[in-house]
Amino acid sequence: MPDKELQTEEKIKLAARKIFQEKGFEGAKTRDIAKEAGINLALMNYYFRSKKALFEMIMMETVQEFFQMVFQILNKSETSLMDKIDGFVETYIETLKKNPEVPLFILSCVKSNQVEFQKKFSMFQMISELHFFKQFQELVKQGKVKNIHPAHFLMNLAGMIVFPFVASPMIKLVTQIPESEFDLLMDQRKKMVPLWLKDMLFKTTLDHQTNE
Amino acid sequence: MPDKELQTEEKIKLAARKIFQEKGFEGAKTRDIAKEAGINLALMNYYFRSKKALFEMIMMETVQEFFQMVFQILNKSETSLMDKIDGFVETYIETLKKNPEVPLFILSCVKSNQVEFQKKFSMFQMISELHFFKQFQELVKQGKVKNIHPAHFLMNLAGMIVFPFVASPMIKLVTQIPESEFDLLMDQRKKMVPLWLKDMLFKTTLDHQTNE
DNA sequence: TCTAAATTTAAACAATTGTTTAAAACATTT
DNA sequence: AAATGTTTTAAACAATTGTTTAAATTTAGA
Repeated sequence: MPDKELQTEEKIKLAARKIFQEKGFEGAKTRDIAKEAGINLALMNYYFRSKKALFEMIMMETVQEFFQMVFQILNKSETSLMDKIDGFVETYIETLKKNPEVPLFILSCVKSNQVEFQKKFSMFQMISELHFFKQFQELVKQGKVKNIHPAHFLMNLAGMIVFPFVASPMIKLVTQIPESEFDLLMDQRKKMVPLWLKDMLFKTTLDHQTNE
Repeated sequence: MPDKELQTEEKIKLAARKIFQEKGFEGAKTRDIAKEAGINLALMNYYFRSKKALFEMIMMETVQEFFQMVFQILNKSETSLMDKIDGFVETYIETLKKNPEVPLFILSCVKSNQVEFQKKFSMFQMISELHFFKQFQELVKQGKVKNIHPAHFLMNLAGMIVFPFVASPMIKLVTQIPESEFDLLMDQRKKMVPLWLKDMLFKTTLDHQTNE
């Protein structure tokens, strides 16, 4: 077993990850992956049996890595709920800046493989066990936080962070914002999103009037 | 020119729309579309020249319809900014409830066809011309509204509405919310999202402290 | 009704694509 | 160095897929 084995195997995975994320399962051709990896076409099957098997490995790894990061922050027992929100938004946005194509890839995967995910990821059922979630419910019980379905908070949290990246091509088109400025806006959001989220939890919201 | 012409042409477009939205361009096979439409395989090429041409027609129509709806509301000169927000959220969510697959389809399309869209849609450059946008800027000028980049507001607006639909398979997986309850949550958001958005515009946001 | 045009069909074509094969190149062990 | 196992390669295979063809069917107009 020479040292090269791990090298080529890793080269293929890296290339596959890139091509799959870029073009999806059907759009990615085995020859594209081989070319990107700089290897012979047959090596893909030699190391990973089939395109499908390779894809499923990449898919599961990507999803797992992603949720591991998410869950790690939300499950710390030392930090307050507010600190969790701050930390979550900060690291989440920073991660997405480095991997802006990952969320759309994951969302497409989950959509196209719902049944597979339902079977494999009992992991997901833990969400109500997260420390974050318990802190949230405790504050609701104490009446300190507005009594809304936690899913709403989750959707707003994820939506305000993820959506700009998922929709970035559209946003850049519509607003005429160039790539460079876009990242700056994302940096601004690291501070702003937590503030908005906390407002949702605490402020008693009434209708606003404005005479224009 | 018999009456059937429009019928079959329409049958193909309807089927293509469904299959393309479900599986994307590469994932959708011409034979799938023909089967779904209940027509002979060759008719697709007879009416639409090629798979690519058919896809581009569907893609452009979908995007155009979508933005037409959006722009119509945001460009009304009679309604106040607040009413625009209310109306926008309401009709947007109601539309997405009926076509939950459209946003992910559009986002994928724009991502994969950035150059095409840049050329074809000078339409998009109008966004700063929308009545909504002028009202927004006027309130900022008057100091009635916080001075943030309008893109932030746009991202939050779109994110809080669209993201739950784009991510619905993931959300259902993670939160264990069934289909029926999901639509109920979306109905709740018709009232809540506007309130949250207005808070973002008006409330002076400070840090929140909570002793846990 | 007869003719010409338009539409539909079954079959075939040609290119692409995932996969396999069998030999070659390389590394490791004895 | 010979033998053995591992990795890489070029070529071919078989299935799929977008597209075309040419004949059959239907429709519309004179």
